[in-house]
Order: sequence, then structure tokens, then C-alpha cells
Amino acid sequence: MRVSLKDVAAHAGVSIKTVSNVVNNYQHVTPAMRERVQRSIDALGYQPNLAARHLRKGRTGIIALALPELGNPYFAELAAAVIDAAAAHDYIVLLDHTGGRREQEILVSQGFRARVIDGLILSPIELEPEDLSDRAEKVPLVLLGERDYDLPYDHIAIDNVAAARTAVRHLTGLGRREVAFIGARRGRSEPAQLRVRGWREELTAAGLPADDGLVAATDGWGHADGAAAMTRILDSGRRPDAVFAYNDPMAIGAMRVLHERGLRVPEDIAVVGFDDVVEGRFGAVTLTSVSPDKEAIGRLAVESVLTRLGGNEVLTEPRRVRADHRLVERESTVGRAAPGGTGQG
Amino acid sequence: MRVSLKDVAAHAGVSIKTVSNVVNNYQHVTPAMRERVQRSIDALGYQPNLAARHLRKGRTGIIALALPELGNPYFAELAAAVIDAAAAHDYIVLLDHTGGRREQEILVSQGFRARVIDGLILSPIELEPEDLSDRAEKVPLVLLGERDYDLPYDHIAIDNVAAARTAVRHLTGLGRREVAFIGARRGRSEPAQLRVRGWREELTAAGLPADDGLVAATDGWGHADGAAAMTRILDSGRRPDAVFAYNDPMAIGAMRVLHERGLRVPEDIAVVGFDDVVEGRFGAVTLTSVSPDKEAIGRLAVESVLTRLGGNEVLTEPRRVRADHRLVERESTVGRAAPGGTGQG
DNA sequence: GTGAAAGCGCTAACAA
DNA sequence: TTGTTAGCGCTTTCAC
Repeated sequence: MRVSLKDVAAHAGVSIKTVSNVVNNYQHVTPAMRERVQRSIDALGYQPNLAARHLRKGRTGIIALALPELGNPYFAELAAAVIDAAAAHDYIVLLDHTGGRREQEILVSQGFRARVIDGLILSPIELEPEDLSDRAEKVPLVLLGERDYDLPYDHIAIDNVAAARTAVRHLTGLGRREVAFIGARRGRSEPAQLRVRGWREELTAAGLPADDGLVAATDGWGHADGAAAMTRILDSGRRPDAVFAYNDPMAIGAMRVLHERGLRVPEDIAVVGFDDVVEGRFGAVTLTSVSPDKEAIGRLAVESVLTRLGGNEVLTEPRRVRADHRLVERESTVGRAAPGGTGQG
Repeated sequence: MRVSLKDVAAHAGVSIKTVSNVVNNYQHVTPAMRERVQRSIDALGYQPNLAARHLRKGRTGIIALALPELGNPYFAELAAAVIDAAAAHDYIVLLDHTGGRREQEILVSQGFRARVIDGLILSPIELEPEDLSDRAEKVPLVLLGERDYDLPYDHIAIDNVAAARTAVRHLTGLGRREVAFIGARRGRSEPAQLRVRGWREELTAAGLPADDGLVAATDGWGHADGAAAMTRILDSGRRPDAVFAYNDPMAIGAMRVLHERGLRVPEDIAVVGFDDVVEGRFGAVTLTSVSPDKEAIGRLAVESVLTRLGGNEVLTEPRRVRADHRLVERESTVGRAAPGGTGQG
């Protein structure tokens, strides 16, 4: 059987409390006593039982992270950032994926799958504001991603409208006149709305067309969806000279279609993605992309959860935190002369 | 405060045990009583405290999954498979990443980071057999990946030697005479050894060269490492007509270098990767790759852990489980005529 | 500075 | 079929 505090106490000839004091680094223990107890701990190979500690303290040391899908490298990299940030605070991360489906997101937000957690970081896709309004769970919830819910939860995101405008401005600055948007969402919710808005605002400001014929809606957000959307636009007879995609996988899928059709990137059509995924740096044509500071997002999300956990949840206003982003220019817009072909920049 | 069994019992006017019976779906409860209790549960919004249950039962309902890195889409997809398989058994997954570094892998295997788990699935890179021999943890451990440790732990993997031979045979079958291997590992451990062995065996059997000049060692296994390795081979003066890479990201990195140098794939150099990552299906040249059955690996790993958990850990021999794999032929070896360009096949 | 004892919420004997 | 109770291993008052 496992050795418990009691065993150690018996072995050292002291009370349970004293052992506990040593284990928890309590201040007022004489060095001699500390060493004596420590010797017993080592001798017996004692390891504290976390379940008991959790039961007693009401904390588990676990936060849950619920992402749409790990297959998208952006989310995989984000998960890595969250895990590291949590580790810095001695927290471990329970991972779940929702497939971006509303019911799953609701279940997760209600703590259905994981009731052993101190907090939850959720990156929703289809979730609607009302789904969160009657949340019974009392563990802190932090939202990630581009949708703005205006609910009493912290929210970490980059400025999606500004980021989209920057991307489009880059294209118009290169002389592109007809910029398509790939990755608007079919159905009721429109998670891409901020990026679509930025796209539209920037084009309108430049006096360029931003009509619906230039927007391709998709069901999902993978390579195949991007390829399908690009195909649809080309088949519609429209011939944009630039494409702004909701994310990198879609941009890469679109580039594949352009390649198959013999259209050159960027000469015939320039392409900009979003997320700055590693994959975009190694294609035959490297991909210009908006690069969110994933590391910061992960860190801020963890800190946000842990702060709420500290107890000021009710007191403090919900915070809207803006993480940084920047545009990384590569071959898909500026051609082979692009600086740092396969590098970071 | 949280509502407990006691509160529900008081509310329903029954004993704690009866509520517990209802919560745990115990057989012998009269329907009337069950409904009455259920009504109180709903009214109070009762949720069982898992920490307490855990303390009592000694089970947490959590298994840990430790992977080298999430950035590699193979591992991300594998993580998704494990999460789904675990969910099917009402288990949730704690995720950790080791960076493929030995010390981290040792810490994880000793349960350092997560002591609240029922079992552990570990995909080691640098871990050495002796690191596991004095494992104090008593929770079941299941190993993933290509290294064969010959230790008393279950091990789920594909037949790497056979897979590598299949890949190389595909290349020689296409008339390639000089097949390089990218992705052997520098340093003491050699996780790629089975794939290198398969590569060597197949070439030797075909009477073709398999000398060290054709093997490029790398520090890591990302796109950049593949690119660097390819560069080194070309700069060495060697001009292979085919490359077999340890994994898809490396193969894609290598293809980028070939592209930059004006070498055509597959005409000048054919390329085969490993893992069949989505990304490989959407490049300018789609990638032929060995496709392991990730879904099966995830499922088998979870089942393996849970079986051991069942208690027969000591009784049963450690199992070596072989998951399936197959070669998916795409443009990087057979050219544009390849069937199913961007599709699954 | 250290010890004794209560109790976190739950499950499982055992009793009724 | 339902109730009573002990105790999982720990932390935490409160004495000493």
C-alpha cells in the first residue's frame, strides 16, 4: 500500500501535523526536526496524495483547455503555449477538443467532461452568448478567439479587425485591386465576422470592391475547405488578383488549387493567410501571414484564470485583453525576393 | 458553497446513501425514490465532487498523455485520437509535452508532473531503457513510438522496419538507384534506428548503395531540420535520385530546398515522407507518405492503459501491439498523374 | 514548536 | 430497499 503521512509520522516518532508541516514547508519547524522527518520521508519514499489534498483544499491544480481541433497547427501551438504557461505556475492542463461544434462547446463550458478543474480556457467557434448566460459552473472561465461575447468573462484575443485591415492594406499597397475573402462561415454564427469586417472596411476605405461575390463561405477551416472555396471563386468567373484567407491551412489549400490551375502566386494572385503556422514557411511558395503572439495568448489566458481563482472573480470587471500581432511578409505576396524565405521573419 | 450529497439528502428527506445510490445508478432503488432524489439533485444543481470520489476509490478518471511536441501535426492528430478514445471510456486526458528531451521524459515517466492520474501514455524520443527500470510509480505505463525498449510495459507501434522497407521498395520499384535517408539522429540515442534499418535492408537486398554518405543526421525533426539535411546532402556533392525522410515535415522542408535549387520533384529527386500528415496533401507537390493508423494507435493505447488498470497488470505479459500502416502514393514520387491528388488516398 | 482532533465529500461495509 | 457509520489522506484550527 501507499505510504501516508501517518506512516511517516510513526516512522519518525512525531505527529502527523509535524510531518505535514515539513511537507508544506511550514515556517516554524526546528531544523533538527525538519531533518529527522525528511529522513523518514526519504526512507519510506513518501509522496503526498493529491486527491486528499484536493479534497481538503478545494483546488486540484488542473485547468482545462478546450480547443476546436488539434489538427490545426495554430491550436496545437497554442496548446503548447498554454501547457508551458500553466507549468510555470505548477498547474497541469487537461485537454479537450470540441470540433467547433456548439453542443460540445456548451457541454465543455458547463464542465460536463471535466469536473476536477480549477478553471477553464475555452476557444469557442459556434457558441452563442446565451449558451453561457446560465452557466452553473463556478470555476473561472476565460474565452479565447475572435468572437466578442460581451459577457462577464475575461477574453484574450488579438485585434482581429485591425489585423485583417493590415493584411488587406498590404495587398492594396502592392497594387492589388480585387481582394477575395476565403473562410466566412455558413450557418447562423459567424466567427470570422471581425476579419470579414476588417477586410470590408479596408477595401471600402481604399475605394475597392468588397461585394459578396468576393466572399467565399465554407463549412470548415481546413486545407480542403480553402481549396474548395478557391475553386468556387474561380469557377464563378470572378478573377481576383489577391486572396485573404481566414487562416493558413485555408490559404495553403487555396494555393494548391491555384497551382493546379496554372495560376502563379503572387504574380497572378497574391495570397495572405492568418496564424503564421510553421507549415506556411516551407511550401514551394512561402506564405505571407498575420502572426498572432501565441505565446502571449497562452500566457495571458493562464494568468487570467489563475487570477480569477485567487478570489477576486466577483470584484473585478471582466477584462478584454489584446495580444499582439504582426504581418509577416513572404513570397505569396512579395515574391521570391522576400526576405527570410524559410526563416521566422 | 457547493452542494454536497448531504444537502441533497436533506432536501429530499432521505439518507446520504440513497442519494449516492441514485447518483451511481445503483440497481436496487425504487423508481419512486429515484425520481424523488433526482428531483432534489436537479433542484439544487448537485454535481459530485470528483476529488472526494477519487480519494475514496483511488481512481481519478484521468490518464496522462505525454508527447514530444504538439507542433508536429502527427502528434497533434494522435492526441486527438487518444482524447476521443478516452472519452469513449469516460476518461479525460491530461496533456503534457516533453520536447523529446530525456530529462523531461524521465520526469514524466516518474509521474513528477501529474500525480493525479490513473495511467500514462508516453511517446519517448531520447528516453533510455534504464530510465524506466527503477520506475517507482505504480500507475500503468504504455509506450508509443518506434523505439523498442524490451521492458515490462505495453508498447503500441507500427512495424517501422517493414514500413520503411515498403517506402524504399516503392522508390526502387520506380527505378531510383540512390536513395538518401534524412532524419537519423545525432547523439547517443537513435530513435530512428528501425526506419534506418528498414531503409538499409531494402537497399542492400536490391543491391543498391546504403552507405553513410546517404544518411543525414539532424538535431530535431521539424521542417527546418529537413531543409538543413537536404542542403547538406546536396552540398556534399552527392546527388541522390530519391529521398526517404523520417517524417513529413522533414520531407516538406527538403522539398522546399529542392525547389529553391531548381530540382524537380519527382523528376530529378523523388521524395517519401512518413506519418501522412494533412499538410502533405496540399503542397505544390503532394507528398507520398507512410500512413500509420493513428486512430488505432490512440485507441489501442487507451485500451491498454485501462486494461492494466483493471488489475491484471502483474498477471499479464507486456504486450507488443502492432498498429496498421500503408503507403499513400502521391505526386512526390509518381508525379502529377498520381491518383487522388489532394484526397485521402 | 508540536500534538490532537475535526472534517473536506464521498463510497462501501454492515445493519435494519 | 434504505439508513448508519467508518474512514480514504490530508490540512487546519486549537490547545499545549
